[in-house]
Amino acid sequence: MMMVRKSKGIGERHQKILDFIASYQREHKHPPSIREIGEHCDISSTSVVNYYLDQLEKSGYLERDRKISRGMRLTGNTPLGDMLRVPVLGVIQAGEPIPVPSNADFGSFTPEDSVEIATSLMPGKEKGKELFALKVQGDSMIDAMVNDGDIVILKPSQDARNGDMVAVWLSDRNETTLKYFYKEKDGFRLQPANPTMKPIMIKKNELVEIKGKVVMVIRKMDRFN
Amino acid sequence: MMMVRKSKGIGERHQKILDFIASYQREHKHPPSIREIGEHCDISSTSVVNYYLDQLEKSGYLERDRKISRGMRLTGNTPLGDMLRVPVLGVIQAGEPIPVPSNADFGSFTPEDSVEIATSLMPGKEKGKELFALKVQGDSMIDAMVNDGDIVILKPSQDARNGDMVAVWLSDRNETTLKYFYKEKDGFRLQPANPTMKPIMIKKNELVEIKGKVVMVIRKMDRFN
DNA sequence: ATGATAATCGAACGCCTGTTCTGTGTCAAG
DNA sequence: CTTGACACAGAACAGGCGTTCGATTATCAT
Repeated sequence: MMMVRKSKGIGERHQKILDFIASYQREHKHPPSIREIGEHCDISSTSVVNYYLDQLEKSGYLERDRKISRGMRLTGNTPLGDMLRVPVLGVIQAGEPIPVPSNADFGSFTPEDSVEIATSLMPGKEKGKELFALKVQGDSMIDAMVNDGDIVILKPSQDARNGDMVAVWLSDRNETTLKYFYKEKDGFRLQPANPTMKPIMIKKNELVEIKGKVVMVIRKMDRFN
Repeated sequence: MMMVRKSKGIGERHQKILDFIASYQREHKHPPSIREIGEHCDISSTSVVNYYLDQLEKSGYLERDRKISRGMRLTGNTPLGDMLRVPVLGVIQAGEPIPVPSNADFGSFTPEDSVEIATSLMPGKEKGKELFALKVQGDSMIDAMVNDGDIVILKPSQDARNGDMVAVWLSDRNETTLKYFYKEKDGFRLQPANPTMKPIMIKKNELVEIKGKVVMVIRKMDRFN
């Protein structure tokens, strides 16, 4: 006698059915039918498959939707959340202007020039719209605690609030930088992330172009990158 | 006359059908039936729905699987890749030993104490097995270019190769640190990521425990974090 | 005005699919 | 030995569903 009872958990037959449903779903992107389960689990009768699926449902291993065919879903793990794709527009480096997105950049980028990010990693209320990524080239961003090779995720913006980290092109100095933005009495201050380093003070009449706010930084420890 | 012809692309009816399939799939986690499409797109005949689905298939907007009911899938975007969930075991800070995973940590963690990461962000050949995450607390890791609040993703390890960034507990000094590891003649060197800072030289007889290799660092610019 | 094509429609049909029913075999408990 | 529970089986059935068919209407080009 084989049963899904309190003392033993599920039996061999139950486990085989669960394994088959999981592998079928991975391969076909939809669940199997009761007949397909029977064929692959050596069960010749659809009512026995139904008998086992009912037990697995009662024990919490799967959910059934009786309104549609193939209406079953494994519940073993909580499902992963959503993910989004952000275009990588190029590199950000000290002496070059910052690439910013045009409208075309959001409609036509491919997996090859983008990064995928779980939406659960998005800070606060950020919904992922209009984001773009830049790859850091050179050591000039270390005062922003950003390394050569890091990926910075930005939201396009031409202004900032105190405390935002911004990507700024200083055309008078022919320089790009990543720094925390604070308003001051007669201009504003660009504060390095590294507290041991000095800020840049910008007067109101100096040419400065904020290109975006930094939303996230990703560093891959790929030694051969 | 409304048609899916070269000059015009798809018509209003086609677009409405595509939009319905997309929203139905998001909500129900499986595609609609032909009758459901008809009901929501003001098409009273299943053969007209079939007529439009055939056209959308020929134009590359969707794929149909004629062997099963509801056998349709939108092809508009390349599908996103896989994602994995990494348990966050606690915090890493200067004067405390480093949390490391036990076997139980990989079987039972929940979405609340984990982070989701696209597998495409994994460096090199890393498959995501056995990874764990720690949240950085305090400014003591800035020499590793890692900020308070950053999330470091690690792979458990008790040894390292030259160039690896490691999480090390120095029990003689009662100190945790993140640094690049290099072997030296009579011990090894722990090199800060920030090139302006000095390394720690460790003699062979000093107590040092490598707990893991850093695989990735994630920084969210959540100002209210 | 005419012919061709596209769009639309309802009905009927067949297949896929899950449910229900009845029955049999095995086992443990009384 | 009897009884009840569990596991298993086949058959029949009903419903969901997509396909096919024949027909009508609308639109367009000639």
